[in-house]
Amino acid sequence: MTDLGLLIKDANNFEPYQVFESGQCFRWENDGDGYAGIIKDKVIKVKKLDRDILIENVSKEEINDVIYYFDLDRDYNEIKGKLQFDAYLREAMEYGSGLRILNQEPFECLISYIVSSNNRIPQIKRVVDNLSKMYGKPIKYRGKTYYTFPSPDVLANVQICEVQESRCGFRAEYICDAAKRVAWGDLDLSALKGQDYFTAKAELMKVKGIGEKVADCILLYSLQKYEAFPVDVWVNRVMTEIYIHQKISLKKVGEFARERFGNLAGFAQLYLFYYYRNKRGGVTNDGGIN
DNA sequence: TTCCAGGCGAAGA
DNA sequence: TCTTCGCATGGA
Repeated sequence: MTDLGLLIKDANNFEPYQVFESGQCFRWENDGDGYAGIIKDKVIKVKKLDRDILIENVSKEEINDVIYYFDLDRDYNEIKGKLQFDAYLREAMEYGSGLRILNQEPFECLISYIVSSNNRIPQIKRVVDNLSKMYGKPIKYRGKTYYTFPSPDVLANVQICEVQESRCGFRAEYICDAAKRVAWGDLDLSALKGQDYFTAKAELMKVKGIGEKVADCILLYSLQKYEAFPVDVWVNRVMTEIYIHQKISLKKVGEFARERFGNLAGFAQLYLFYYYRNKRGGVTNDGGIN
């Protein structure tokens, strides 16, 4: 902790560009001298300073929230060591060496991934941003206004047709349904954290708009279920090309991955997704275009 | 124009 | 259980 904020020295396993542009989160924004985002209703800024990372606007009381959000207590060298047995994954971990899995706020994560279905990342970001501007609380920071993600209570009291103004399309009814379930206590997100992976996943999949893939994303990016292995079009491509060599169902791809990577499957998924998508998708590793 | 996106639900086989 | 199809929206 310094006067400026939380300083992480020699942050080998934390590269802000990789973390925030990996497709796991949708609200962190690069404003030129770092990434700005919101943790627990407070604007936080993350800057890369040579080999160190500076996290600004954090008080002593909030330090544990920030450590939890960025998962700073986890030993990523140990995780990488355990996954070294896999040659392709070694390449992927080298390429995305600064990736980490965030602990996002579960409700925001749930709605964001409902929005993600059959959608593109820039459009997902736009919709999540629209929802925040429409129903979140404004926060001023250094002359700029940011918006918190709306609470379940607020979203539960909004009409479907109104939510559609966020440009979320057919997903509006899923968003409203999910918000009501959480607000009314039918779905207790904090309780899911104490349940095993399969039980928590089945609970999430009761919600309209949440299938295998979206449930895995919510479990992995907000509830610390690292057996989760979200299989989207990109992960399916890389798994088929590198490991499986034949067309099988997406569910079986996930089962294959859990068998191979065990309770580190979620970490493997993020490295594989980032490496394969950026290599094939024509995006470089530092924000540029090939 | 047509295709497709970090999929899902419903219907039919 | 598995396959097929429609779905709002917007960019290529």
